[in-house]
Amino acid sequence: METNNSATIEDVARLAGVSIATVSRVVNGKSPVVPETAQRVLDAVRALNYVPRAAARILASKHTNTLGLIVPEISGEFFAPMLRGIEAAAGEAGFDLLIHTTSYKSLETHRHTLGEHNTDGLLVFIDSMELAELTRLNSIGFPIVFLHQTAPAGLNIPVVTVENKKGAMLAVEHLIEVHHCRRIVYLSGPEGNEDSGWRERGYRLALEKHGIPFDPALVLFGNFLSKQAERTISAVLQASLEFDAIFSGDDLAAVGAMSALREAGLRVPEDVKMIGFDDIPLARHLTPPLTTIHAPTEEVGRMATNLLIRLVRRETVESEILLPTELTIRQSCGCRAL
Amino acid sequence: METNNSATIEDVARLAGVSIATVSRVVNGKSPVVPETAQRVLDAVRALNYVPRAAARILASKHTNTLGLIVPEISGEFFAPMLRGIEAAAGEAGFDLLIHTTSYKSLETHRHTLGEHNTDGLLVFIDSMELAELTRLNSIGFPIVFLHQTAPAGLNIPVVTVENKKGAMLAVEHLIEVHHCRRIVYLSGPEGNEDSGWRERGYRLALEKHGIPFDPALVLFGNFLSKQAERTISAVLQASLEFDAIFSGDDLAAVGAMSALREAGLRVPEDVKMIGFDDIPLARHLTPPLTTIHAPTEEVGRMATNLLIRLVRRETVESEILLPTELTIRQSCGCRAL
DNA sequence: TTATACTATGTAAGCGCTTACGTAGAGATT
DNA sequence: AATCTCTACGTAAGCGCTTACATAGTATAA
Repeated sequence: METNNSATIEDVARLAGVSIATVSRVVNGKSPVVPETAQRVLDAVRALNYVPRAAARILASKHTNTLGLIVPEISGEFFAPMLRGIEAAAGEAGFDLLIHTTSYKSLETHRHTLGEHNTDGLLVFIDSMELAELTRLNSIGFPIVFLHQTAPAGLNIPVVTVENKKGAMLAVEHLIEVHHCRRIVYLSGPEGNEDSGWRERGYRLALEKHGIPFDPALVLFGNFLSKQAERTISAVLQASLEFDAIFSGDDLAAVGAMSALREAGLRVPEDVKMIGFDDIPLARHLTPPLTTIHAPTEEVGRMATNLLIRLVRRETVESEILLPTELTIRQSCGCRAL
Repeated sequence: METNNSATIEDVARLAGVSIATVSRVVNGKSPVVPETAQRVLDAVRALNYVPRAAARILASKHTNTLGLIVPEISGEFFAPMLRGIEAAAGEAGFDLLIHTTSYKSLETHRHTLGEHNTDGLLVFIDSMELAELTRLNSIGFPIVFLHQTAPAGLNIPVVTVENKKGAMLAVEHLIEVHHCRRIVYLSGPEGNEDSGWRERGYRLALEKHGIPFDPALVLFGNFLSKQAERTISAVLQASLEFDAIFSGDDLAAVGAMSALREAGLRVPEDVKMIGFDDIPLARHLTPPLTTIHAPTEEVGRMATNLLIRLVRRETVESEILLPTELTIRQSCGCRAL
């Protein structure tokens, strides 16, 4: 937008009969200004509908007051709450949010769209940034916080994520202890996904703890996607794989798996018990209502943002924050409704 | 971030042995530069890892290359696809996206966070902006596009939305013609919501067309929310309201309604037929899979963004775009699976 | 050859702020 | 009353770009 028509700091200064420095001071609430003067300035600001040009501010002050968020793709169910948390925390602290998704472009063309030149700090979600760029930013001390993924070796970047392993153990132990399941499928996330890795570790640990041998054939590919999970479960059903329960790496995959089960004439939880992970809003509305590991996703967004802001302010911060997960019992695991 | 360490256009100019103007020209690909010179500049850019400071650019050129998006709240299921469309379209055209939600602040404190001083144009979703500010922006010719809501009288702001009325008619007629329903509940959205208004009009029209008298008692409050819909349906079930079908103003409410029905021991579709609106990704995974009106939400985001960009470029644009909705038959209406 | 028209590049004036520094005047100190 | 402090405010120097304008150099036309 051509902004040459709207009021600048100079117009305000003229109308209020002060210098532009004073206007700046009043607007930013810094250094003392006599109340009467301040009031005159404020009146002028209102009269002229003055809004400081962000660009001029940034250029002069050298900080952007903007946080960047890089995500591979905005996939609704899971990401929306996190985004809500991020947006809220950023907004409350007076920061703007610049969002970039890497889905429709290669990482390469994305190299420099977000960085020290247009943001004060970056929130980076899973695999959405090149290591070289990350290393460069980290080396110049640019504030970065990772979401749901620990930093590559050598980089000093804090992470905010959830207790994946503990959550998974909770789920699998519930299946074993309460429902006496022995052959439990683990529906994994995308190849190399860290959340999924930890959840699988929790799964294995729980089996081990109860003396159930780990069977690799029971680890299936769900890709954190309803569609993929549905396809996978259909396929193994076809191949008559035997199992009495499914622990799904995330709720969406659980949804897909339940569709496949229903399609095959199997009932949840009578024939197959099911537990998910994340606790998306719709989980309780599924049929049967989905027992799942509740993950405080919105809180992850908030925490990460607050952490980043502290980093921007050059405060020291913890290098890892693990938010608690808990078992939310509904009916898909075989428990009765409350 | 203090950016005083990283390279500026001057460093590049010095290294390449040209003036900063030439660097600017090469970087922006404007006005002709001899290939050899250009190459020298490009080499210098690469060597110094030069990235133009956005703020300086904006200040000098007077446009921000940024689009603003104002939404009341980022509610996952429905909004995520739209956001994906917006992000994609903006990204492809080389625009950044600045997002503001109005949920956690009053509209008043939000007055000037997004506007002509930091964006080239604004995407405004339902009721998320004060009329006064809207009027001011419109009067100075600032580009704005509305999503799912027509502009207030007197303002010349284009809208992108979907064929609500037609979609609703499709749904209700299907219920009447194919499944012989006569007492169809309409589960409305939030008070004053335009989408819901049109959907209700479509509902009434369909009834009228088939000679079914309109019964105000059948218009229930769903608020486009699972929880509210669940509560409402529970309540009317308690009060033994009679109905043989529910046309829900959106899928989330349909989900809640189905929970309430199940809770009351009623089966869908045997006892109550159900059709939703929007076709959220989970619709097909519900039990039974939800028959719904498919709305091209992502496409709405894309279209609106492209429209806005054309507005930013001072091209003329259509004042209203209505994207087609269509009936997606699954099983909740009583049709058999395909 | 000389005038004419481009073309590629340089020069410099801002864009609208923030902020280090300077200064006048009021109050405190002697 | 003279000196010293502080405080409130003004002055002015950039921040790193874009772009109108100027200019040197080259190609074209006469």
